[in-house]
Amino acid sequence: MNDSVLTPERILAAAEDVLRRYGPGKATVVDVAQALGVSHGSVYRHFASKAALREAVLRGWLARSMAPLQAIANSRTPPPARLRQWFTTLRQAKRDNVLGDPELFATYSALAAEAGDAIAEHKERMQQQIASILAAGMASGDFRELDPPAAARALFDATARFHYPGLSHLWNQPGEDVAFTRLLDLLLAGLAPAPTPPRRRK
Amino acid sequence: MNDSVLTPERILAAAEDVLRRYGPGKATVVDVAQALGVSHGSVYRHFASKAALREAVLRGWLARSMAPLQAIANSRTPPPARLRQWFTTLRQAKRDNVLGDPELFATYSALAAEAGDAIAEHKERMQQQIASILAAGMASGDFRELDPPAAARALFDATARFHYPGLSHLWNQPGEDVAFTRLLDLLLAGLAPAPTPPRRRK
DNA sequence: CGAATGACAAATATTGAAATCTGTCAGTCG
DNA sequence: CGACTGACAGATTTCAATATTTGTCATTCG
Repeated sequence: MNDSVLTPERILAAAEDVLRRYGPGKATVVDVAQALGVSHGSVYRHFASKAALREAVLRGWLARSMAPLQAIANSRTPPPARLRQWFTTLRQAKRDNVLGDPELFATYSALAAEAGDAIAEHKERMQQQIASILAAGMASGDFRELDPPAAARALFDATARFHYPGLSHLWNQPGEDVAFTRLLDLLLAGLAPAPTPPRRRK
Repeated sequence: MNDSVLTPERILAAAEDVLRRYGPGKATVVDVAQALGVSHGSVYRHFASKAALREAVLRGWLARSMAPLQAIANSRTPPPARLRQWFTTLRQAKRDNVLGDPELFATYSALAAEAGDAIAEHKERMQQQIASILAAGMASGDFRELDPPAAARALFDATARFHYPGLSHLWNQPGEDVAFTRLLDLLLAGLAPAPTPPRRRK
């Protein structure tokens, strides 16, 4: 088990494994050290605290889960469809995690609840992706004039019901899919160019 | 303390008091009985279980908290402004509860987490109020054609971030007010009549 | 010499025995 | 007679003793 030198990467991998196996409540840094065949004092050489180690694991997971969304944000699908696809994928990914491996999901939810900054930064990056889609849509005339970061935040907030992990207990109810689709319809309607509703001008 | 006969109402009042005083974790039905000067066996004569008693207390609270919203829903303010006022009031009421008496709010959140039906019914009534405002707006031409119950659900979901108690930890952050206003702007834009954006007709 | 160890204090978690609580019901009391 | 009691069994909670874990650091090892 103790092949090469002890690196942060190897510790991270072991920590992930231990967390997966024992869950967030039982995983100790002694367990991690044991899995690596070293003393627990050694892991403190690379991570300042147990909290730091856990946060690092979380960051890795968040980065990996972000990749498919980034790809969609960068695609050349027409912006309205791209935005829809982005949110649908976000929701589906979360949903698959909860339904597919509830324990692992609970583990990452627990880590997320501890680590403040990592989550805030992750949300920030997500909203930047949304904002880039909005900017593309404004350029193409598919969306009305708006402040991309502010609108991105509004969209992210509006869909929280369907992607915020703390609300995952609502995701199994019947009619959840149509409700989500209807919400996206409403939001996209709100983004469409408005040709001056009541009186017409020019 | 034991004036008149023992009625469900008196028990309910005592239970509310005990819950307020001891919190959801410590309040026992023995405490409630004691506050009324009767044996705890007597309260089981009026409520089938501790859970039923707690749910009854919750129902009372929900009914009371609903009144001001009902008044707004019934008012004759122009539908878009009325809708905005309804959601703003909803959010503000929740906010005041959290900031004003966090312990009491936590108590009711705990009760809400236990009682399934009461909450589902409450949400249903809330959405009916929204739907009635939407129907009024369609009649007055302020809103486009839509399915009021479905759109009400979408609006309720979209604003969950700002009124779902489980997310109350987010309500103190700076910029929360503007974010909420922007979300309402976006949603109201999505409800506005759309005069066929690209090509004009009629 | 630098990486790793392991003994240690303080903080945190686990355990299980004792206490309390829920829900029932035969019996009392007015 | 019917509202109320209180003793009771089983479930749940509390609490304090015990064990584990975190984080440090003087010492060892290669």
